[in-house]
Amino acid sequence: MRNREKAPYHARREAVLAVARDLFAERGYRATTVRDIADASGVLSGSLYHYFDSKETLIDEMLSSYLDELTIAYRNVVAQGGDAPATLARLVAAAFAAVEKHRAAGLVLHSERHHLARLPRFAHLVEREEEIEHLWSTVIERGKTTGQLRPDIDEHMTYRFVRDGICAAARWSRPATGLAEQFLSLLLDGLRG
Amino acid sequence: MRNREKAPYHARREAVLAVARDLFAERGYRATTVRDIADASGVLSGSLYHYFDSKETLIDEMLSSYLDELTIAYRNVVAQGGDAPATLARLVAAAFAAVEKHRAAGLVLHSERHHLARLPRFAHLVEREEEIEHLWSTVIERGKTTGQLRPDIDEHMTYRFVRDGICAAARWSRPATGLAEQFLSLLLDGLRG
Amino acid sequence: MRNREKAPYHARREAVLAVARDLFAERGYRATTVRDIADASGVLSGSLYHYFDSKETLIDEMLSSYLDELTIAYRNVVAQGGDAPATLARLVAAAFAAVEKHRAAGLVLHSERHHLARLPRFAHLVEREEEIEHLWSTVIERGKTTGQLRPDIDEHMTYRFVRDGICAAARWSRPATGLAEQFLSLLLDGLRG
Amino acid sequence: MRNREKAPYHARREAVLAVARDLFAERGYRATTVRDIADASGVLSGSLYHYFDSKETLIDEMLSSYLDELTIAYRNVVAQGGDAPATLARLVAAAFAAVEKHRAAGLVLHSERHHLARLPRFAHLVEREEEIEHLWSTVIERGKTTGQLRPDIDEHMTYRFVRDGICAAARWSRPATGLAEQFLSLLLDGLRG
DNA sequence: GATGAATGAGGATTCATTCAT
DNA sequence: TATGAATGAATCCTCATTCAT
Repeated sequence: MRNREKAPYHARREAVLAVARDLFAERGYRATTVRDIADASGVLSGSLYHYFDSKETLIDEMLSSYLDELTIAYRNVVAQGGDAPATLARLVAAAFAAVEKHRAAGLVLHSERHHLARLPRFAHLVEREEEIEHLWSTVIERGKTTGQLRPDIDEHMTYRFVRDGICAAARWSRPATGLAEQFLSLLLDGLRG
Repeated sequence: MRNREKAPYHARREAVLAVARDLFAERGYRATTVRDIADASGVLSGSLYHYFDSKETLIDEMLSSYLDELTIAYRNVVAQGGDAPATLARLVAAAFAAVEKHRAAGLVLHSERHHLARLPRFAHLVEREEEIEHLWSTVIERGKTTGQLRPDIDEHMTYRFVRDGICAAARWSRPATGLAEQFLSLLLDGLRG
Repeated sequence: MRNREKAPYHARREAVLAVARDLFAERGYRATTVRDIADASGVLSGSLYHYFDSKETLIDEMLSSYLDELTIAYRNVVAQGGDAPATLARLVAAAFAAVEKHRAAGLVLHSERHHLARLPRFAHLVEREEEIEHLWSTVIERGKTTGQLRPDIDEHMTYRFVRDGICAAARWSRPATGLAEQFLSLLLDGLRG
Repeated sequence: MRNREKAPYHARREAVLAVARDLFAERGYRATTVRDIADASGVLSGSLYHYFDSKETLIDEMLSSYLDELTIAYRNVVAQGGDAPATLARLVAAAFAAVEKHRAAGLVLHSERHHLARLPRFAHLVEREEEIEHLWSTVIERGKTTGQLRPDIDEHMTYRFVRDGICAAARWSRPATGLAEQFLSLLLDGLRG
């Protein structure tokens, strides 16, 4: 095994990233200092720089892997075919699955999106989110064309509504509460009894 | 006129607050420096402290007046009576109206809520939001009881879904696009065609 | 007088710059910390940033004003006309005069030139030095053409030889030792008896 | 062979030193990190400390061997006898030869001299340079006594002028351009045609 | 010998706030 | 009231060096 020696490095790196993730989610990215992360990781602040170039790298990596996974999951859903409502159902399920796994990333993205989007360094996040929005919009548009979805509701509003709803849900959800199903049902059929 | 001297003071104060509002909305609370606000207001940074104790006072005042107005509006809606769907319709309308008027406050609250909620200084904001959430939940619960709203959907999820959806909408909405109506229709009747 | 209020600011600024100048000359640019400068100026380190954007601004301003003065002086010398040896004599005199007045700048430029030239931020210094070198080279070339200066000696070597010689002289010279005259004589007529 | 084991050690040590030399010359001593040297040498940063106690040892060794060689060469020149102009000619030749061989050391000494001279650790470099300066001064003084060199030019100024001129030349010289001869000619006979 | 993770003091810089004028 | 210079703690980051493996 060639990773006999690399494993500890990788494990430490992941451990630090996990600590950062939690602190960012809990206190916010900017309110978390590099020293906070180091302290909580049991290393000195200088040592963090063995693993990460900068504080920005930490959040970037955390958000990128979330968006990576999300994008892949969404593409798979779309590639699977099916009509718009069914696709939408699977998109919502994928979204909840991703946000449950990357809870911290979802929360951080939710509250830092606006700020990060202003920094050139994070332009790629914006691009990725645009791709995702485009993907959802296309599905909804298709549903409007076939008459399975209502034509009078803007697809971009719907997507952002969903995106933020899911992120917000992540803040207080506990797994296995059937949240995704409730959410989907609300989205498709509305609140009316 | 007794306000011959107080008026300029008050006008200046409001002007500064308005500038801060916009900057906070545009760049975020923490990314905006006191000096930025002073510069954009045409006063010196030291002078701000004649009007406001601290930077926190600025955001507090801005968020408080937003939440004040929102709470009053919601209370009025509820006091007006009517069944749950109708009440909900008026709540959504009130929410959109408030967020359109206090756009910056809506945005800032959206992205700073989690951070501010951790500070004792802003505990009262949390209380106010809890009151608001309670108010919405009660309306939805009543709808569930009468059978006009679906019993299988959690009222807290629904509320937060709505709250965040509206805030997010504020970021890109332009007035008079019928957003509130679309949103309400989506909420009550769902996306299905 | 409109500068009744600006004067103190300007005076302080100049005082800080003078302190930085001396410390840079004495210990080198990089070995001098911002705190060193602040301490020696009797202010706190944060206060320096009222006057200067950055440590780089400090050295930039100091070197720029030296090169400004040098360039102007050299241009005047050349504009005055005269044959090459006479022009060279006046160039040497101007160089010594400038380096005596901007002793610290001469020393710092001498030892930091190579390092600073690598930073994009200081590209303009390189350009200015190139103009100066071009100016000297042209004079020497002219002398070679008229036969008043030896044709077998490279003008660029000569210029750099002179430039560094003068800077080095600045480190140990005391005013009014006739250094410039000696230097010029050595340059034109050589060491041979 | 007893050096079967020592040779690699020595070879490695020299290789690291050579890399450090080049990096110091290219970016400057302080701007070069120990890790830069390790990376460029193909070893890990910790491994450097098997060969060198510290970063200072690296520069010390590099400058010392340059000054060693220079001192020996100069002593030989002086020991050879001959009149002052001839001795000076051989000194200049020796200087150019040394600086061509130890180009990096020449450059580094040129720009770090002032800084290093302040550190007790490098006091011995100062002493060595003083010996060298003394040696040159003596030769020039002798020439003044015999009338072969001009009596009106300070020998210390001349020496430093030469020292810095040669170092500066090293930065842009390419071998075999007859630079040494030009330089010597300029020094002895001046620029006048 | 070699590794490379860990150290920790120290660097430049930021910024909300204060206060003498 | 208004100024704006001054504060000083806090931030992110660097880097020569050490040491257990």
